[in-house]
Amino acid sequence: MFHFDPRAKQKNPMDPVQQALSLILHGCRLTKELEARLGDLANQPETLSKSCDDIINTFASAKEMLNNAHPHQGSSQQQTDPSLQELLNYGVITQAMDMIQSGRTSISIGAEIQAMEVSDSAGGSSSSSQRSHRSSSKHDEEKCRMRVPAPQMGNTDLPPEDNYTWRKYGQKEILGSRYPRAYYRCTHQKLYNCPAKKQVQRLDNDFHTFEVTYIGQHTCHMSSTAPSIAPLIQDPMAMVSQPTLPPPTSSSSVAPLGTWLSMEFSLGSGSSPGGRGGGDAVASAAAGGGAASMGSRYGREVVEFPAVADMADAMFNSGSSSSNSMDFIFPHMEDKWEAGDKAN
DNA sequence: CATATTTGACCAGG
DNA sequence: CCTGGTCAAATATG
Repeated sequence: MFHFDPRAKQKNPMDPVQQALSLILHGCRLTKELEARLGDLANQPETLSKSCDDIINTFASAKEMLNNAHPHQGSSQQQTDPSLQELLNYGVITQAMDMIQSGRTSISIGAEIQAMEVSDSAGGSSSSSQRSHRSSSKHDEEKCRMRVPAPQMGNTDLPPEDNYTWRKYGQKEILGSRYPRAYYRCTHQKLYNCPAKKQVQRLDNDFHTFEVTYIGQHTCHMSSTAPSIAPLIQDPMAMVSQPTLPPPTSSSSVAPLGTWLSMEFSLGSGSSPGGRGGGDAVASAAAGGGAASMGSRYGREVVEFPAVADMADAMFNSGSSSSNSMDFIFPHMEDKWEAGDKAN
């Protein structure tokens, strides 16, 4: 659904509105991160609290920015303060920019995206042949492109940690590019049938900047506790969050979210008989808690999870009208949130 | 010993 | 046929 200019560079200053949008997107991102860890953090009130603060601050800043934004002033560059600038350098933001600049500049970002379908109608493609024959068209995969500054830390040139663990499964020289592209997939692919993947590649001109492309969403990290988290998405916020984490069948307002929860591995397709769907046959029948057995290849069943974006939203609408300055210099929480716990 | 990365081969789409 | 994406054996790492 997303197409971005293959070699789009974001080099023009963005106006406050766009910045605000970026912030909002980032806030959504944070929210999702929090969501991802809810299970693990259940017993860490402080951490939870802090995460909430980060989210609140982010959104609050965005809001403030919107309030202060003048209808039109694209001319000069941003009069943003350093902290924000720093924030903007963060990959997530860059991603947001990319998306914004790639077309939809309006707030209705999510509107178009809701058209996306899971298209998991893997159908009985069982008898199909060899490997890489993903049931899906591989075209409907939603991609999120973003730029992330290379870690200047002494560390190697590995792109900074997002909150997921990735396993590299390939690398390739790309025509016309100086640097190879690395292919990663979620480490928990097996356990959770997580289809998330990402590609990392350096910019041709900027050795110190990575371009990370996220493909698919994480279905791992489901909290052990009841999949009964009643979602109530129905606000612009939630919509905005979509570009980053476009839910399968979600419609902007009322989606059968409940469906996501029930991790229904409802793939009618019988696994390809003997056809060895291509090495990745996973066969990890009962993953974690007696998960359903899906004899098929990895990426088709969508085990979704409700977005928590609404939480943040709620927090917003409820109280804070205008909060402090933008001191939300959120820490790079690249901690060790490790989702290493398999037993969900 | 288990798990992650490397790397050439394989495959499908354009 | 070329190219990008993936697999999987070999290798590295703990």
